[in-house]
Amino acid sequence: MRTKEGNKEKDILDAAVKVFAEYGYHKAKISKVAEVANVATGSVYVYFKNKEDILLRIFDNLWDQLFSDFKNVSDHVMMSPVQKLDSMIDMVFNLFAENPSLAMVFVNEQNHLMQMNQEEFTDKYDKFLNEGMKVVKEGIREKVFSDEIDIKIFRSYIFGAIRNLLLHWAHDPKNYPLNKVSRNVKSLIKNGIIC
Amino acid sequence: MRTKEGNKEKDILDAAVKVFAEYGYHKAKISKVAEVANVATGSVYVYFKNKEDILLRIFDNLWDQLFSDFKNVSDHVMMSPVQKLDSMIDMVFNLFAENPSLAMVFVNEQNHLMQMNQEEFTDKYDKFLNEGMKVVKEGIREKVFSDEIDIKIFRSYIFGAIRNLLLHWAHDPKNYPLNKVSRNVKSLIKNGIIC
DNA sequence: TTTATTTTTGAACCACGATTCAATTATACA
DNA sequence: TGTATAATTGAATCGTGGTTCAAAAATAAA
Repeated sequence: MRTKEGNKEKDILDAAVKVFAEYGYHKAKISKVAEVANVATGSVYVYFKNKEDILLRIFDNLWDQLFSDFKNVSDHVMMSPVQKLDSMIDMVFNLFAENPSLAMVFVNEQNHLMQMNQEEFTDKYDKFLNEGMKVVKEGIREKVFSDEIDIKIFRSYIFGAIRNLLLHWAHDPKNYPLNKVSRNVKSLIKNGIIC
Repeated sequence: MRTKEGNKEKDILDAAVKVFAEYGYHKAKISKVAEVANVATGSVYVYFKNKEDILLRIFDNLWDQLFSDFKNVSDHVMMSPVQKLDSMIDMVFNLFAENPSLAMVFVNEQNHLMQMNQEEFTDKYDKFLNEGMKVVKEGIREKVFSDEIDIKIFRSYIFGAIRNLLLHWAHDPKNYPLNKVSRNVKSLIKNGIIC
């Protein structure tokens, strides 16, 4: 017998985030991921079906993380919908603030993933999104949020806005400091640009 | 001697938009683009340096188009900043409404293009964005738009929001009818979600 | 016609890197 | 210590598709 040394699966996943962030998914080489993870090229294929599977797992973990973060907020009975919305936006920015490489992969590779992998992918993703939308529905029910806005459209609107801001922050943190970005986003979401 | 028959450059560009939209840039084959354009594979390399150059030209044309559309609006002296902003949003949606394939390419491939091609790319792109931002600055000067919002952040916010909505519309036009999307976006941009 | 010049062609080339797998190494247990 | 089993290795394989280029075709001028 022989037992596994350390946690190679996690090592590879972490390495892949770094390498995908630096080179972009398509230009990233498996051999480079293996090198950064300190394993042999072949080991990658022991833990993952193929290159795409690695990307899939990265995103799965991301949605799981965000879902549980969101769940903690949406279940809170003492918070108003407005407070919950603000809190969720903070959570997203905080998550990526701690891991700029993950932000880079998220903003750059999500579309390609959705193109390739419709079925499996949407499962955890939808779960996460729905948890966010629960708060919006609650706000509409309590008449603090406008019922003129379609929920799906709002979801796509806010998601796209935040993702693009994370992209710019990841490329140029100086011009897009996250605390300022986060403050502006919360203001725009709630009250718009007209004063 | 021999003269060129028709406009192969345009044929190839139009074909590339279709093929890139259907398969995604990376999985799209030059041979397929040539087939759709009714030219030989080799002809593509007479008119374009390489695959990336085709993508570049598609986006260049797009920014040129949007820039001139925006310029018509921003120069108008009889329109308020709010009217101008609404009008520009309409223009973007109208442009893509007529060409769903172009929308698909725009939303899916812009990031990759920016990763690869920093210098040349940003030129026409910046010109287009700045034309839009002129209106925002005007609004702030006239105290109809909040001066708490950073212009660069607002630019990235609105750009990302609209792009993501175009993505969903392109994939699923029934659930995201453009006129409704456009109405909601204008409302959210101006007044936010709180009623 | 014939010739010169330019456009068009598409099969072949070739670089690249994801994936495979036979050999090697490490550990558990008898 | 020896053996069985599982983990790890990394060089070789192999498919892919972007790119090239010598040949063919089309047109203008002579």
